[in-house]
Amino acid sequence: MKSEHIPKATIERLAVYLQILGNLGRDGVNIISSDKLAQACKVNPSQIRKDLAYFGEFGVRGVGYYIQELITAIKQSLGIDRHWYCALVGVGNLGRALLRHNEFARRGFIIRGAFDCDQDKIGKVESGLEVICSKRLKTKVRDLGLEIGIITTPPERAQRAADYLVESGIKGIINFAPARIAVPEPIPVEYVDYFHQFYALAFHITLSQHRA
Amino acid sequence: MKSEHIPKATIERLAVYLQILGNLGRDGVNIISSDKLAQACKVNPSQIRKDLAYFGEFGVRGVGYYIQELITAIKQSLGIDRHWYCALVGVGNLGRALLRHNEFARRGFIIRGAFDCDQDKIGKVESGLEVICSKRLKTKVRDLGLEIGIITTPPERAQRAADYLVESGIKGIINFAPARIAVPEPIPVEYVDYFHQFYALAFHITLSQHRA
DNA sequence: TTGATTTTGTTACTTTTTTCACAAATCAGC
DNA sequence: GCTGATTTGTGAAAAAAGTAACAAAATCAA
Ligand SMILES: NC(=O)c1ccc[n+]([C@@H]2O[C@H](COP(=O)([O-])OP(=O)(O)OC[C@H]3O[C@@H](n4cnc5c(N)ncnc54)[C@H](O)[C@@H]3O)[C@@H](O)[C@H]2O)c1
Ligand SMILES: NC(=O)c1ccc[n+]([C@@H]2O[C@H](COP(=O)([O-])OP(=O)(O)OC[C@H]3O[C@@H](n4cnc5c(N)ncnc54)[C@H](O)[C@@H]3O)[C@@H](O)[C@H]2O)c1
Repeated sequence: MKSEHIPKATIERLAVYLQILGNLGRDGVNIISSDKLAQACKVNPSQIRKDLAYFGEFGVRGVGYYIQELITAIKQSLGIDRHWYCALVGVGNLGRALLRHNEFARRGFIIRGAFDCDQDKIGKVESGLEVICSKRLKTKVRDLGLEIGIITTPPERAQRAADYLVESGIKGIINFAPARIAVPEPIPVEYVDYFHQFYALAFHITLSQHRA
Repeated sequence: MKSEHIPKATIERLAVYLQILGNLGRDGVNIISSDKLAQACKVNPSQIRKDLAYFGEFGVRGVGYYIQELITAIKQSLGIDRHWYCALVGVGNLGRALLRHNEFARRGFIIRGAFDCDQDKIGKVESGLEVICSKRLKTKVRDLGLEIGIITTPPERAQRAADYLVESGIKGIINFAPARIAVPEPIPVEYVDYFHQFYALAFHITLSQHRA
């Protein structure tokens, strides 16, 4: 099919499929039908086939999907069949935790530059990376080939961090600070805030209690 | 309006509105129109009015919304105008980080029980909480009035942790482990995995590069 | 080789969500 | 207290997303 616009929800589901396929693969399963996968993901089987159809034909009729092939196909579709070099801005509690979290490298997101504006932090080494003055972002983004910016500053500094990143020629931003940021049109921004999930949970619990 | 079913997307947006209204409120703004708020959130103004209409009438025609009142109204709608006592299961790197993160209490999610199955960890004190054997979840959930379970075990243990929590009478679960869990029908589960956002970002960057 | 069986890919249909458009409400100025 | 300028709340229209249904492809038993 290979269509133009792809729903945001499809991208989210592809990430879920990937997670479940990974677990199945590790359990030694080789082939799965859209029906079985749908059960595991709690979605409609047509939904899975349609989501995949946006990117190509990955299954075998009458058989199903070869799990390893499908994983490869989804990774390719999402653009995670490669490494992404990242710049982390704001080496505080959260920043340090992320720098230490090996899962990033394992999944292909390699934090190759750590930046802060605090003189006390600049020059210190954290998880093998020297903390660099955020004023020097531009040179480093170019020299190290950084493409993704990770913002872990306090919320009131997030916009400034974003401005630095954009000016440096970064291609996309993940913002962990609980503040919206404004960036020029073509640069995508994703927000990470797990309180959203806590709110959603509180809402659902309250709702079901209200019904009872 | 006060309608029955509320879109998942609406709940997500309410969390965003709340964030932005909070920042505006701190900046000393008292009143805002759906148009202005929409600009700040990058959504359609009708969208905001409709989202709010699911829960009631909170604005004043010809004037706009009183920020403090609107914040209160949204918190009430989401069910976060109160405290929620939480059980954290799995006191490892992430678990400890969450226990130390004051923001939880500040937002009304109070982690009141920390559980682990590792004998070496049980009995130790972490952020003022004694780590308790997960076998004792049932008693503690009842005695401490815990309503939300937070899973921070390795992925292969997430299902077991979920089973314990469900059996203990927990009302909802937040799962930080990258694995889907199965729970009986009425219990809501929310998943936290920031790699989904990294995947989405990689996808969007790849897409825009492909177009260029 | 044929026919029965399975399961995909895709089109047609249904439902949900978003956007538009405007009457109803509010307020400031005269 | 009326007039004009705003801005909400909501029903109707449009767009998008999700589901169902089925032809096309693959496999396997006979
Ligand atoms: N700590 C957590 O567990 C946690 C969890 C979720 C979200 N967050 C969010 O992540 C952000 C960071 O939290 P934290 O606890 O690490 O805070 P922190 O104060 O420990 O760290 C912030 C760091 O950012 C640096 N900084 C400030 N302005 C900067 C700038 N313009 N350029 C570069 N660096 C700058 C500071 O020097 C500091 O080192 C906050 O927005 C917080 O709300 C934190
Ligand atoms: N470390 C991070 O920054 C990070 C970030 C995002 C997600 N995660 C996810 O969070 C989870 C925990 O990560 P971590 O780094 O803290 O791992 P960890 O190994 O440090 O901690 C896991 C803890 O869970 C306990 N545990 C195991 N089975 C249990 C059970 N059945 N009941 C109660 N406790 C049990 C273990 O004893 C251990 O203390 C993992 O699934 C990981 O993928 C971690």
